[in-house]
Amino acid sequence: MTELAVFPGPSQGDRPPTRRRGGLAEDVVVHIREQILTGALKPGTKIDQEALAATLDVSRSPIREALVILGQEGLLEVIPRRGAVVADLTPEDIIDHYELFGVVAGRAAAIAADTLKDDEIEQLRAIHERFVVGTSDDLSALNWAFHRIINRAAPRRTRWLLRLLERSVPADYYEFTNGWDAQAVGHHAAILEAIVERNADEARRRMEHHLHESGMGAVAYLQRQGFWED
Amino acid sequence: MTELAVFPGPSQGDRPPTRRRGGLAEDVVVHIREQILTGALKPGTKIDQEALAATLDVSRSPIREALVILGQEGLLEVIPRRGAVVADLTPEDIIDHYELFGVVAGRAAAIAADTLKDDEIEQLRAIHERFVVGTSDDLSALNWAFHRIINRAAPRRTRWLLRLLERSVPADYYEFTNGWDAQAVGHHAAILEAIVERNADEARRRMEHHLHESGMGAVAYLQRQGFWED
DNA sequence: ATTTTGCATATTGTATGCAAAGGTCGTTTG
DNA sequence: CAAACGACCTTTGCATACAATATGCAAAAT
Repeated sequence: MTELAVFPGPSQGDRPPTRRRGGLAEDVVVHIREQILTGALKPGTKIDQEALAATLDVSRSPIREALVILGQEGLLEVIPRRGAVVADLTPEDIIDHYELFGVVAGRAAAIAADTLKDDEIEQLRAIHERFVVGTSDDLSALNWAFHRIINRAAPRRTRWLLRLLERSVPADYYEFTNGWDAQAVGHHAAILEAIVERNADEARRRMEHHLHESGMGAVAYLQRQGFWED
Repeated sequence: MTELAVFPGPSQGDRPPTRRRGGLAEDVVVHIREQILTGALKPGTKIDQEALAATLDVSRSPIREALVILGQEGLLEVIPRRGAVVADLTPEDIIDHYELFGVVAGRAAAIAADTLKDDEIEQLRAIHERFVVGTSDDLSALNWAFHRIINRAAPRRTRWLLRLLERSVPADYYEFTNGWDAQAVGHHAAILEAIVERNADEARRRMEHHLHESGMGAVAYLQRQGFWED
């Protein structure tokens, strides 16, 4: 588990095949992020650069780069001259994060309802159909594809923020556990319907609701996993 | 300490007497950000690490750290093994950015309307009064104080995102030019009123409107400054 | 006994060295 | 003559060395 090259890591799929893989720092980011979001690294824990460098068998350069990135994402609190510690991640933080995700994704959904071409809506429906059936394909990929079509309707800066919000959350770890997918099917259906009807306001509300519920699910999942034990 | 500077390279002797808070990287970030937001660095321009290091008289380490940060903020496009180039910043990007700012700040305003204590609202009113008069104090500071009271009502993650959105925008350069402050007085009055009336929905709408108009003002200002010339 | 001061150690921040990938430009070849 | 190839040069990314600051601990002073 300490080997960088081996672990696949969630969500590396949004990189166009034309672009090459980033350097070591990216691997370190993925590694630390997973450690934090799975609860292996508890809030308040100090990150020892040298120790981490030794563990991952890289120098401190990519380590420091990774700490900066995770600091920007808010997962680490970086204090100058004093090092980086794992940031608090309370249930309130998770809920809040998903609410933010909601208002931004809601904006994207509203724009999608106004601007998506008919054939794009048709693609959306096709993906949703496969999501409903839900066995043949990878649910995670279909979920991602559904949101991707909607988000692509939003302008650049909004897409940038959505990617940012997507990364720093334990989505990949809790989704598709329990009955989340069943709930998601209903939400997606409602969102799709609003988009088909070109009802931007309703699309926004339903997307916000979808993300709100996802946040509740995430908190419940983390609670079950003992994320906040000790 | 006064050794002969035989070798060219970063000088370590002429540090400003002011104590360094964040390290050199932060200074570099501020510098590059200003260059971009004032139009001195045009989109597509490649950042030469060595040249910049020589210009700012630091090594490439803090330069690289700064590039990572600005890449996360979306002001630079960092391509692995190929360096960093100044990201596009079209009028649409600016508008979009302020719309995002709007939905997040709107969320904060809605929460503020629900949760601010009466004495905090009183503080808000007092600051607004001074903002209306507008001569004795620094308008920028009063504007900041006004929004700060509102934003402090929001949970941690929302405040984090607001800070992030605040940084990567040319707000400081265009605000309080022309008639922006007069318009802002009206907006603030409306927002304050909604908060006093504990009308969360109206507070959100008015904050969104405020930021929307600010975005239009920013674009107009940048246009006047010739930001998109050539 | 508690607090303070000074030194030793640990850890971060910055600079520099070095190998490899990317870009350039002239040459060759179809 | 255009396209492809390759040797050379530039720039990046990672590693390591050095410097600055923080931290811990022990001894001394109150």
